Amino acid sequence: MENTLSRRERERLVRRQEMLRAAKAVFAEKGYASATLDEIAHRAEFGKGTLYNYFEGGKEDILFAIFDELYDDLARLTAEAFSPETTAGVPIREAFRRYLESSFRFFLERQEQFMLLVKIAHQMTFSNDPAKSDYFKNLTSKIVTSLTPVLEAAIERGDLRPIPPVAMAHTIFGNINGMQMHMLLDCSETTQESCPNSFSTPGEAADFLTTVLFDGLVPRSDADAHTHTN
Amino acid sequence: MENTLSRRERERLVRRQEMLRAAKAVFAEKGYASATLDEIAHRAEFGKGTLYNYFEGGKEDILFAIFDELYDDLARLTAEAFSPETTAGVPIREAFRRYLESSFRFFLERQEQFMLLVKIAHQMTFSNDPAKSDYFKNLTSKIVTSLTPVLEAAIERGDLRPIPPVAMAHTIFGNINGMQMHMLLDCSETTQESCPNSFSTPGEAADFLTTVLFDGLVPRSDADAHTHTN
DNA sequence: TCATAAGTTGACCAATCGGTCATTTTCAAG
DNA sequence: CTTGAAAATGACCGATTGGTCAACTTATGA
Repeated sequence: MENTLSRRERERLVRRQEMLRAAKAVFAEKGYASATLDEIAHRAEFGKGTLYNYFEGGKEDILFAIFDELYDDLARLTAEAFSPETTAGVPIREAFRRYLESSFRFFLERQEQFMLLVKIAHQMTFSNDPAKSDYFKNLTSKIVTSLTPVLEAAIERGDLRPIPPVAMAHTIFGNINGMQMHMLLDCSETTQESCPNSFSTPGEAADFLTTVLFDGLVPRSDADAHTHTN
Repeated sequence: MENTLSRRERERLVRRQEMLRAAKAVFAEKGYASATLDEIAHRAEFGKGTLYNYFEGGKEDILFAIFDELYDDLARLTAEAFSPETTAGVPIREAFRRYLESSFRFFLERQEQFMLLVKIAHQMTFSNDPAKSDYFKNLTSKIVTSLTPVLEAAIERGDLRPIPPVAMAHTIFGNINGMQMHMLLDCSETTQESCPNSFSTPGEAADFLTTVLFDGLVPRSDADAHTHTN
């Protein structure tokens, strides 16, 4: 065998991915409520019952698997962007710019899934199931946690203003999220072919947000940098 | 009687409005697919059957009534913004700025309904019912038609570059739509309290879009203005 | 007061759909 | 080839819900 998984296990993963692929397409087209398990199963070329061998919790389990995969990929992207080998000899500002650019690129690739997430999360705020709201809190917490140590180290080095890393992470992700919504909705539903009054590429968006974040987050003098003894 | 409607007719309109009010709330909270007629009827304090006295086509009829009202109000806003008494002695650029500002204000007031529209329209593009796609085409056509004569007159006067008014109207509404999406989604779902990297007021957004549109649409020299003999 | 019309209602029906499970199929091992 | 476990399947069930309608209430006006 070429890796640690048996053929059975590998095939299971492939089939599971095939089901997720079909589910993403149907959810994107119909929305969660109007998507049917029959259509998902049909597109994945399986019987409906087979879905339950791979997603015990049924429809909702499939949805959450999509969100889990999305956030796992995003957390991995963050970890790689700030890994020692990636950032060796790179200034913090440039490392951030690259990270933001790859985040925006990732977001564009996964537009439909983020749209789904926004809509579902919005509806969950109206429902009173604590398990659901906890789930969504954990999603964002997963990402914030992946960024916090990076910020902490940068603050320690004096590269960033000494404010609580978690608050800083939330601010950063809030801004990323806002920019992503800009880029996503500006170009998707309008009748015109181009987006003259918006950032059209991940690179432009990253440049802009880097400027905004660092003008506000970077210490203005060396005196500030010495107060990192919190 | 104080107007041309009988008391019966007036009461009918009031009840209908009450039903629409409830429906807007439920659609905004649950989304179209998950909203139930029972809940709408309950919130409007009517029996479910009564809804069918006011909306013969049932659930879908209620949805389309909401969209119709939205676009009627928007068309009225456009007509008033460019009526002779409003624009008397006002330069075209300023008239446009005011119009854009009131559009953005209107959009902010009706956020949920525009969100609903975006989502439903998106889903309709996947369905193959020509009646539905025609309906949505007519909505935008209604608005474009309300703006076209204004543009035509301005072109005739040489105030605007002589390009086809319908194309110009589409460009303008595309830009408005894009900006509206910016403002809507930037501030609603993020975890932060303010929107530092966006236009936060209708006035700011109007200023920006006025500049963008007029830098591109206004003739650059008097020679251009003389070519309005298309 | 009574008759007619207008308006309201919620029990009911039919269709849809998430979820279940007994049956069938697949396939690796012996 | 046999066997048994794993996997796949779709008919079926129950719950939900959009839509219907016969019964009922209210308003009108002679």
